[in-house]
Amino acid sequence: MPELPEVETIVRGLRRKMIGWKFSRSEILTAKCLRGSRNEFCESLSGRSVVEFSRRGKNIVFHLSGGAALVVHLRMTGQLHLVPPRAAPGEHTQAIFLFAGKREQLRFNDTRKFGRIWLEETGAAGEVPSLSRLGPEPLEISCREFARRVQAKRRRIKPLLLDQDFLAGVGNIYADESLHRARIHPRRNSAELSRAELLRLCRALKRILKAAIRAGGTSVRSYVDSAGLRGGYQNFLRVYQRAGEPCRNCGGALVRETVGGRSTFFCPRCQPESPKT
DNA sequence: CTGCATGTTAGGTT
DNA sequence: CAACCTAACATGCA
Repeated sequence: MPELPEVETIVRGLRRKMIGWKFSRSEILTAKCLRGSRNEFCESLSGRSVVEFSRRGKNIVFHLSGGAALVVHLRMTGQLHLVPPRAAPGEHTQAIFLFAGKREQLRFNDTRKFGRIWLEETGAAGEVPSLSRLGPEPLEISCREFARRVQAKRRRIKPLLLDQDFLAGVGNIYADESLHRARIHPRRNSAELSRAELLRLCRALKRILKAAIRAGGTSVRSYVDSAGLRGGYQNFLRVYQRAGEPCRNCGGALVRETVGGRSTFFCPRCQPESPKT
């Protein structure tokens, strides 16, 4: 659900409105959405201002005054919404944040309650310690470095792309879409991909992520941005959730199989398991 | 009713 | 150790 492009869209929406806002009171309706104690969290957050926003993988980072960061991971169904003061409280609202001198509230909604929010001290350059194990950002890494990293592993390529410690921000949708555009079977061994295939994959990934950001993300189920708007990239998907439908490249039937425990959509003709060399 | 879906982690096996 | 698998989490939906 929220993967890199969706999280980036949310971060941009928050950044446009909330720089300089000072946290006042917070209402934590579901304690389990927090890492750490509710009191400690609320006390430490109150009085801090938002200095800037960033995104790291699928994590939303509010950089705060006093060398701290508020980090939000939406997992599958989490949403951050900026709402007018009297908006009806949603059934799935887990936390409400109020700001000094502002009428709008920030709400964290999450039907499945897997999303997490936490506060931590940042390093001298604003680094967030708990996010240090994440792999590189796909839009920042060079294709040369990407290829080197992929070839250094001996894993099936799709689960490798989903591994956040290997590469940060790619989820099920964009992994499938990228592999299809690069014409690579999701079970291919990463160490056995050719230079040409690695280059195709890297370029496909970057191109698709950028296009999805431009479209405001993909809304297949519940995703909406901080203003409650749906994305548009679902209209450009070529394989995700299209099992049985014709491949837009070759006309053959797309299939769904499980790879690394995740449903995976691909074209058996365009993405052969054993490509001719 | 049954089973599936998503992201991540924990724990166990090969 | 690397790679891989499964269960767990909570809920809605087909």
